[in-house]
Amino acid sequence: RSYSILIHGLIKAGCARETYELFYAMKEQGCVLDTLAYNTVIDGFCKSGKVNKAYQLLEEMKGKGHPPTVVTYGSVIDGLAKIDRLDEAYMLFEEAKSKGIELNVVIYSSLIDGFGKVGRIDEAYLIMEEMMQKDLTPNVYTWNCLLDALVKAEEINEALVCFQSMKDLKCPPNTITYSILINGLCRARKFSKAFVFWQEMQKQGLSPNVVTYTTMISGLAKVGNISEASGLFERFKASGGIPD
RNA sequence: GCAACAGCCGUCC
Repeated sequence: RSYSILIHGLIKAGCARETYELFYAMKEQGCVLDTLAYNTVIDGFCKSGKVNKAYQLLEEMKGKGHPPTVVTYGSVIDGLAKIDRLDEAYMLFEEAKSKGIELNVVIYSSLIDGFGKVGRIDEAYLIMEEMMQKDLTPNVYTWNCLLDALVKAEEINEALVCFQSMKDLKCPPNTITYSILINGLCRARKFSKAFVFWQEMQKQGLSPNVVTYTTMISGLAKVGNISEASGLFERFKASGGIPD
């Protein structure tokens, strides 16, 4: 247990190399590694591009009296999805389902994000439908993933329809939601509509952050609207922002 | 206790 805490601490401190060394050293000495230790190392592997190693550890857990949990599956599914290995991510998702693991909104959101980012919008929608059929409520992360997928596919109108659904289903948008939509509107050159959302978010009590500003500023600058872009930039600095 | 979301820039090709 205290080893798990140490492993967790090392990863958080950014000492990935040391963490794995400790992890393997402990294994060799016959230490019993608990689920948290496995999950921490597996997530570390996923985030450092070593998804195959992560997958190997997930397999190892099955034989060690610490079966992979929903978090273990979540890390590896997300790791695979982030490097576009969606079919494998989906297979793991099916495997977890077949083992009776209660899949949650995090797993569904990861998959929606992954399929969406590679333009497999139909599949992203199907996963969204499946989760709702299972009475899981999409949260703001889930909706943001779907909206971003539509924006990247240049389907801003569809994104706006989903934005309405999200509000109808009582999921409050956040600053990230608005940043995604503003990005989509800028990509579609609908700047005046982007400004409408810019205002709307503030009416909802949400402040644009550095990403929201950058989205709007670079959107304007890309089409040569330098004066509006620099005006916003000045406003950003005046509001106490630190530019990236 | 551990897993999921947005912009620009940089590195590589």
